[in-house]
Amino acid sequence: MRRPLSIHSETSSVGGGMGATEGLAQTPAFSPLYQQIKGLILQSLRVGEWKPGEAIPSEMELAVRFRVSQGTVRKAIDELAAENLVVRRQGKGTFVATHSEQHVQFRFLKLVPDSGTPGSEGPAQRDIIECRRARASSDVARALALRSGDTVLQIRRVLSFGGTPTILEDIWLPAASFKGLTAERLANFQGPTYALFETEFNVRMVRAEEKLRAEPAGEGREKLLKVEHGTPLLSVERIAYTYKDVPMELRRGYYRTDTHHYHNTLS
Amino acid sequence: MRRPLSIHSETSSVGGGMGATEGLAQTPAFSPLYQQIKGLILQSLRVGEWKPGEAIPSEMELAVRFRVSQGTVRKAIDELAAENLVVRRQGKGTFVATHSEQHVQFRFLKLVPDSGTPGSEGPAQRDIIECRRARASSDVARALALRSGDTVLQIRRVLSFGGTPTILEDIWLPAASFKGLTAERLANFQGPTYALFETEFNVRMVRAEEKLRAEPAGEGREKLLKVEHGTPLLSVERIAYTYKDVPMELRRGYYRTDTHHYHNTLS
DNA sequence: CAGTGGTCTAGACCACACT
DNA sequence: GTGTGGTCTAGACCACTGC
Repeated sequence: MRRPLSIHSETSSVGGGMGATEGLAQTPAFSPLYQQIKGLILQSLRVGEWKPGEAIPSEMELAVRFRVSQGTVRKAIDELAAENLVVRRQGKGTFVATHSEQHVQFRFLKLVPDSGTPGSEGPAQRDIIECRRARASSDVARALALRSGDTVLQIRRVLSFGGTPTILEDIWLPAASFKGLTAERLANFQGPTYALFETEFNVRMVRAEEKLRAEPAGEGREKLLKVEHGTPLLSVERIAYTYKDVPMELRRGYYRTDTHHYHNTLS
Repeated sequence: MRRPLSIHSETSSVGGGMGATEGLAQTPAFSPLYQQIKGLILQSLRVGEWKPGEAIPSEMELAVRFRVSQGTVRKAIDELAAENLVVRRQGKGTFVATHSEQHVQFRFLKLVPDSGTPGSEGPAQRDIIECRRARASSDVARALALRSGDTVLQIRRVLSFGGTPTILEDIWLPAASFKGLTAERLANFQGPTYALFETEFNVRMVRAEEKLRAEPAGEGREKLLKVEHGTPLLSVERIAYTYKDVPMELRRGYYRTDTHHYHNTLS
């Protein structure tokens, strides 16, 4: 039972543009079937056919729907699971990944206490210093793929662990995607900020890039973190992306590293 | 053709202790066949049956040798490839990963120039400041799983990019595993330090953990990096591990981050 | 018990590299 | 052409979950 490079038409398929006809590349752009299936599942994730935390259809259902074997669907889901877009649970099903779950609470926060396990200090105290609308400066616009002058939400907050202010963060968000976000809602929400973004604004952060530097405390940051002027701080600039690799958040964090450190694994 | 949980005996099998008989855990410690195969391949990697850069036997050969299907071997190798222990090359074979290859030259160095691509500044200039035998202090001994007072090699070097000293590193190695390592050999060797460790000492670094902090330049480090006393530096403490999760290197690096930054991807 | 993901097999064919 | 890894299929059975 041979099959061409593009998969069968499928009623609930959205894009339809998959397969070998894309672009004018000299290479025939051969794409394995399971990659095409992965693309279709990704489409459904993007348009919200299944919400974060929900189960996606079983492998057999998807196999029937896409007219491929279960093994091919499995391989597609394998890759999505490896990218943390879905979570497999034996005997139960495959679920859309979410930032709301307890055991992956701080998936994107790599600052851990020098002694003790992450989270052993209890929940972080979050103080919203500022939350206002502003015009995107040129560098903020570039990072968020906006035009200079577009409206952005600018948030400043301090995270404290065990009563000690440890992280100062400035966050920029495209205002168009976060209508109605206020300091109150940020302060009152229980759980990770990215979980709030999921439930309230249908924005799912999936991947992020960080640039780290050592910088002296200054420009008022020393007061908010209660350190001496000039104290070295770990500067962490993050750009977070949604499913479609669209940048949706710029974050500049300043971490105190006298009692905590940024942990990273290389392999 | 059913099969018990443990795999067949195999002539060149080393450990032999795999399978369901390990320990007294209440859980029968079920281990999929492909995991057991992975363990056997790992054994062969550890004992050096195949050297870095060499091809391992084809999937079919391994399937015959271990008396399992090719698909099972494939899944075992899939995981080893995901952990960067081997590299697959279509049409050619599967090769033991090495630090000597050009395109993965700086797999463990996450410091990149602010503008331009990694390595665009040309090769780093390495100046060995010091290379001597010493007694392990208590914290060095703890990091390397040695006894306090055991002999270690202590190396201090400066890496410069485009003539600018950028990284100062102190490196500690268990002397027992690096007999004959001198400043000359370090200075004269072309290529990554971990490649030297592979070819000369049969030590392959496979994984590492890093702890990052912001610290003021001091204790003579400011002179070697040609920065003002107190300038914030990015402190990077690394413990590198070999195949068997044995710590084999402690490295304390101090990075200037005025023209470079530490890059990290979260997913 | 049925339904889900997880493992294992056997066989076919495709894409790629070398000769 | 031969040999390698890569894809795809179909079917069987195992392990876990929840009814």
